[in-house]
Amino acid sequence: MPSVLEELRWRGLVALTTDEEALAAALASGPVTVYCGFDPTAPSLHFGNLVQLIVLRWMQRAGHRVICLVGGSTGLIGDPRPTAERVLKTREQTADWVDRIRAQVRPFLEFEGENPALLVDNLDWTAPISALDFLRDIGKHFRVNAMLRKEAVAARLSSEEGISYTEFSYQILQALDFLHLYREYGCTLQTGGQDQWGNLTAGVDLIRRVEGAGVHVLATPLITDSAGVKFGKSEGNAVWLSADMTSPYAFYQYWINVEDASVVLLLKAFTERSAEEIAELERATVERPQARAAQRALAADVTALVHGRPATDAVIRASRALFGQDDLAAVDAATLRAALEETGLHRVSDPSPTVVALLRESGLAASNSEARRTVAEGGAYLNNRRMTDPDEVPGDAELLHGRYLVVRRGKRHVAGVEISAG
RNA sequence: GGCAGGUUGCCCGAGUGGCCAAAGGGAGCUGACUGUAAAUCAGCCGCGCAAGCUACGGGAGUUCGAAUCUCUCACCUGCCA
Repeated sequence: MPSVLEELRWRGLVALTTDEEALAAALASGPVTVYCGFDPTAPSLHFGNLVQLIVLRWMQRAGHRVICLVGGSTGLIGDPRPTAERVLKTREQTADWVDRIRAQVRPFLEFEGENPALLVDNLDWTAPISALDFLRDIGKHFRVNAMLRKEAVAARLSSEEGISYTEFSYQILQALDFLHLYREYGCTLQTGGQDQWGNLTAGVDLIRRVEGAGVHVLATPLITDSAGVKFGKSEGNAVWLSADMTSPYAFYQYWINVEDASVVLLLKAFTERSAEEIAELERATVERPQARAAQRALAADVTALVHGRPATDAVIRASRALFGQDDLAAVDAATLRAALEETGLHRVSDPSPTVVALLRESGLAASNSEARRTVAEGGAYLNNRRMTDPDEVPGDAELLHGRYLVVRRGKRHVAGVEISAG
């Protein structure tokens, strides 16, 4: 059986670590306590956080003790982005987001049983510290020169925008978390994204200084497509794990549409399929690319992980109905309705809407201008029929089962409209 | 507190009185090819059917006319105190 480190490595989830030999030895010699932090920068976790959750799953499965930290305090400060200063969130909003994220994390890890994961909030140990205590007891351990060398800080210092003292201090808070968890739970490993390397290692340095102990960091790589662009953006929006923010249908479609050149990489990182299965899917992609077997497997697995099996089955059925070869008129009413509800079913009370109105009402075009443009470009379809007149009104005979229309923009944007006269 | 520079469309960035709904690039959308892929090529890319309207950090002015000039407020950067 391969070690967790080997498992994570072949899956492409290890970018760099502190002293790899020592880390491998520690992981081999018995259960290690590992933590990863999630800051509440939004009401939901997103694609990037998924990578971290998956790493924690592998860790827990290998028998290690997992601590999932939600950043109630670090979220109030904000880690420095290389580009620009963050806008401070209110305490109320941050607290609300902390609650949501706590709930969201639960299905990914085992919180019961023999080796339960632990869920902690760094606000609990950070809030009671006074400014004077902070400066005297903690600040003394940090050298400004070292802090300035962190990549995120350096980038901001050399930018027009500069950096506030608030964000500059972020790394201290994160280091303090690691120290606290080390003392409280014997935590000796922190995981996180590679872009967090500076913040991750700040804790290693602090623990060495005050406790004289060597602890570890494992950073995951930034996952990018063949053009070097980060994954996790769809239509310019983030891919969220919350069903309210990215519907399970949209989530599934995101993975289905992944380029061939990246699908193997993603299967390794985001699914639990074996090397043999993935090799098989890779072969299938080369031999019968139009079948999209690898993308289907990827989309099904990841959607099931995030949204559960029933939601995934519904979404697969919907995709099959809408993108299948069958004549839409042949799809039975219940199936069609269910499919359209997945894509978003919009009620239209106007009994005779124009093509432009339908594109708008279905959310496929943001404005009338955009809708007209789409028609002019030849990208507007009603029930798979290309529409050429923006002002055309579909006749009653076109309504599927007397009331549904499948509106499509381009090859892959589909939405449903239900005409509810009266 | 003083002085200097900056704030342009989703992002970067040009534009210093009319020819500016604003160059160029990126992102994005659509078409062709194909496979709900990539690459390539082409078109599009504020709102409006249109007339026109709204927009270049906020506000007030000058002018026939302002993204461009003046005043003022806010924020950012740098230098000086």
